[in-house]
Amino acid sequence: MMFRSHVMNSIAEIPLALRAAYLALHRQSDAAFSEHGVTADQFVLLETLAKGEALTQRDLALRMPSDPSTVRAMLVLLEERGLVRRAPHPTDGRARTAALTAAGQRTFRELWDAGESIRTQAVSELTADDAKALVRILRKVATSLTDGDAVLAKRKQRVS
Amino acid sequence: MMFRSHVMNSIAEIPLALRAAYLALHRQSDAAFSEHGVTADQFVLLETLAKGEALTQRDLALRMPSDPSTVRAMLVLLEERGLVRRAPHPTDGRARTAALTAAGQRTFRELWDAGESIRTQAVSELTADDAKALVRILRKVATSLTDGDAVLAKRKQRVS
DNA sequence: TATTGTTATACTCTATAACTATA
DNA sequence: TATAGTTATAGAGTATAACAATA
Repeated sequence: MMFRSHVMNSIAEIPLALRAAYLALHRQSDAAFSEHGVTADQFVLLETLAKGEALTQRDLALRMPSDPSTVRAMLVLLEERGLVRRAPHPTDGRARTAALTAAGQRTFRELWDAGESIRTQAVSELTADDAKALVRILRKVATSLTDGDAVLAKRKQRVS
Repeated sequence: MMFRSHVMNSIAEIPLALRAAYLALHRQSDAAFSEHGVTADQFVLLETLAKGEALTQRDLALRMPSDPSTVRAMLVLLEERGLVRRAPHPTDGRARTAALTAAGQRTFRELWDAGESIRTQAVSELTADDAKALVRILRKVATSLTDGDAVLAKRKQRVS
């Protein structure tokens, strides 16, 4: 099997390497955030809100990235905990904006600080160049995989 | 907020970049494998079995990496579908080994081929050096984050 | 007509804790 | 005593499809 060859192709190794690194990060984050009662994915939502101003749920879903119905379920959980507030969109009657409450901002800052040791640990064996290269390459990978949807959709359109 | 500074620290960007790339890969994989009725995570399990010989559930959990009870739930699903077979361990009466059935091997090869276009797409904007660097750096990140558990456990032990 | 959000629904993965059997 | 696996249980995220309200 090509796969078990000794001349291992690095391309073939990317998926599992990516998965292992992400899951390690995710689990460390879940553990670190659990005392605040927030999951790693909820942290990502809070971080996205902390970066942008009040976003519509649709924008939030696009940036996380996640599914709108998933984002809604997460928002409901976070709203119950008082970390997030939703309000009608000022001009678009269909839309609702989501934003951090004061408590949400405070919690986010605590979580960001709690995550600092994880980020430090993640790069502990990396040079500064490695860290920069990692972000650059990951961005390209994500873009290529995401843009592929558009390419395929276009191809599908052309066929039909 | 440090976070919104224009001199963005690449270390701070790693978690979200890693997440975005992984989720893009995960979703593409789920979509590609769905016609075979297999999830991206189940594919990882099959791949792990395809690489090693019959593994105990514990070893499988360690390598994926995942939780033993999660692995068991996945194995039950895959066993029902006839892709995996469990058998008593030859020498350890507590343990059970898991291995691909003939159908599982066939399905795995089909899935591997179906995944080829995803891997190609993932690296479409990368040089060969980028791909090699990515795997190297991701491995370091995963190791640093995983070994941290041991470090923390040791520190905890020392304290108590 | 298309878009935003909601709702209902279902499934997978995840993980803890208590338990049995074996080492 | 420690380890391998099972079971029960719970929760979170994921995503689809049908729907209402609005653009």
